[in-house]
Amino acid sequence: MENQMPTCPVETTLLLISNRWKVLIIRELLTGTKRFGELKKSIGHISQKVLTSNLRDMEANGLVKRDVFAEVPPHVEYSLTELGMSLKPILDAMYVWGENFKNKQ
Amino acid sequence: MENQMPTCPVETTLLLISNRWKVLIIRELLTGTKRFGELKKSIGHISQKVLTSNLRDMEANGLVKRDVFAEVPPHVEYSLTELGMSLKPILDAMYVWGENFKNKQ
DNA sequence: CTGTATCCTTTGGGATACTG
DNA sequence: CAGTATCCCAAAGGATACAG
Repeated sequence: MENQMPTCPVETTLLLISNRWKVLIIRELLTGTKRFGELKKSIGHISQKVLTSNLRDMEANGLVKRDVFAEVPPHVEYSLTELGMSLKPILDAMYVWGENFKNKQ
Repeated sequence: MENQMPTCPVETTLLLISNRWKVLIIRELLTGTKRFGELKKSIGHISQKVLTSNLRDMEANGLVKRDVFAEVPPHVEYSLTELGMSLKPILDAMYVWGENFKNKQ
């Protein structure tokens, strides 16, 4: 889908966050800025490679900001841009629905 | 992700609708009951196999109802269950966000 | 600590042919 | 019309090793 023109706004949104990890990354960053290692730990079972590549995508799409501190050892902080934060209503709706679903199981 | 226990409601929701097609299928069914062929045509570029398998998943998860009419030629109607319809707020949020995103491009 | 590189496996999806 | 069956491909993801 990455190379296709979205035909509607829903598809536009899907293009940017519909994979296994991006929504979870956004959820973590909604609680505030996090270092790479913190992010990896808080998400849990994500691999380094996958976390990096998703962060790169999201940075390219303007959802995430990456700040590199010129230190040794390296120190990198990730945070949501305004655009990234504007995804919160979607996450909230997903949270509400997921909770309701679990109660019906 | 299909075999993993979701650790939070957001992940529960992701489990059920985070792929390339399910959200689009739901969007179509939110406008009302549709036959298999109508659904395929309105989504556009989806293959028969993929549409079928996604519908089967969604039926198993209680999002979609499948009604088979004993006719020749076959006649099958798909509609959202109440649970499926309850996803509407998520779709709405995705629509709003996608529109906003496009305006900023 | 925060990556990149490489290789491999799994999954989703596409194309085509065929069927009740 | 609404599928199923088969084969194939591409993309996502996992594991591991290595680097600045």
